[in-house]
Amino acid sequence: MIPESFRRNFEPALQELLDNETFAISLDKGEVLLDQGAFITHIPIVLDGRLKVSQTDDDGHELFLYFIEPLESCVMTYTCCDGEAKSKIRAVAETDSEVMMIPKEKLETLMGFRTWRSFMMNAFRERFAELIDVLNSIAFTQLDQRLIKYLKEKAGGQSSISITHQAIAEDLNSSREVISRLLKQLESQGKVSLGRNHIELKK
DNA sequence: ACATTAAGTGATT
DNA sequence: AATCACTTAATGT
Repeated sequence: MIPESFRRNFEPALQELLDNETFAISLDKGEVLLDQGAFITHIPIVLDGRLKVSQTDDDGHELFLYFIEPLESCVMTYTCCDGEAKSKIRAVAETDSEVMMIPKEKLETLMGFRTWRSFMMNAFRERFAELIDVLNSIAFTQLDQRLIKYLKEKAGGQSSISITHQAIAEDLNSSREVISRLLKQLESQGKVSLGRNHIELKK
């Protein structure tokens, strides 16, 4: 069940541990893996599909943080799983997904493995870099850049996306009109073509 | 044909 | 860049 390409990053003893102590679950599109405020019991690693991670603020506004793609894990859970911490974020299946679950009790054992530490540190490093990116573009209001990045992520290799401008605006904490106008710019630059509920990515 | 929903436009802050 | 008010276009019943 664990893809070989991923498995062989780890030493045999660790592979065995992962085989024995973890399990995989399937999520349907839209299913909530981890709700904000819920206790964390497992560390998820996405095997297939995509999770959307967001945080809802006091006013009930949802702030989209990032996607978790295959073979990435949720770094937030590492920071929360010591003790009885509650999740500060919400993770929802963006598409039908397969997720490998590691009981949090195993984390300490896993940390003993060099390859695991390096997997984790790498995950942290990448996420940090990404969040700094977002911070930077928000600070300088480069919404166009964020939109392009979002579209690429959302497409995930495919060239066509089914989504409304409104939904994009919500994820990017912008407004529908602004997204529409930016998309139109991109279209006139030949970077995308637009249709109702549908965006085609071009090279 | 009518209602609903997505997208486009222009003005204002 | 966000919000408002309004229009136009596509889609479902």
